[in-house]
Amino acid sequence: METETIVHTKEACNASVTAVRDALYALSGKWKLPLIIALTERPMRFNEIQRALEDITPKILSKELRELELNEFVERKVFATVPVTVTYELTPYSKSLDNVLRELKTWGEEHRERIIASRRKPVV
Amino acid sequence: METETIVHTKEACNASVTAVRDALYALSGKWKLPLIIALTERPMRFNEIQRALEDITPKILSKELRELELNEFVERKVFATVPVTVTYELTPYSKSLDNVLRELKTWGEEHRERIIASRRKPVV
DNA sequence: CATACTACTATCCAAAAGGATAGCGATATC
DNA sequence: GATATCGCTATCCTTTTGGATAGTAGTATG
Repeated sequence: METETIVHTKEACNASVTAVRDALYALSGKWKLPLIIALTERPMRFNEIQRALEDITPKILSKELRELELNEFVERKVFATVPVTVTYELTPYSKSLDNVLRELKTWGEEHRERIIASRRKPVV
Repeated sequence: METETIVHTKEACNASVTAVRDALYALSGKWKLPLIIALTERPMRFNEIQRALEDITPKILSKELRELELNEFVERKVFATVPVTVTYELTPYSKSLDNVLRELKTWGEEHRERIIASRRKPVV
């Protein structure tokens, strides 16, 4: 194994930080993940989502859905029924999150185990 | 290609959300990434880090370092010099973040391009 | 004896994120 | 005509996060 030669220019580092932060930001907030998972099963209407995610208030739900829409993870469709119905569904692009989410999930699981284990047997 | 059959039991989904959230949490906050990158080059002392990350206040720096320590990304070493010096350095375990960070960075870069592009040519 | 350096902590404050509660316009049902 | 359903928005409030500023103990230097 050879040591990688990595150039840590200030610019390259800042760019990395920005990219990672952009990614983290797209997934941040209390409800984005639950929302994405809920919509993974099927498209849902506004009130339907609200009932599924028991504790979310309409204001927050509305805001989170708008952000998911801006990031093109979710498409909002309005139907001229009476009363009007609106559905939210995951876009094909939302699949691009799969790799990231899988890595995060794997790492999160392993990390949790490690931290819990290291609290059981503290430093001697 | 066949459609994957994924079981979305409530428990499995909650476990996923928790794992991903744990991972996101470990990287969250304004300074964790810059700190990790700064320490990637070499171990540093407290005041040294503060000078490197120009705008961070000692209170915040202290808090962020403590969190990185709890997550075992950073090791704190105290030297009985005069005056006492304390260094912070990345642990081998911090390398476990590499995959996650690489995925986040790649996705973040592509996502930024996509969103900027789609704002240039809005829906017709 | 004042000042500076080390690594911080303490107190107070501002901004951001999240939430509770109420209400709106349109229509349908009782 | 009161009530309900739909998809929200408006207003106010709390919690969390981040920050500004000052100060601490111990030692050394001018």
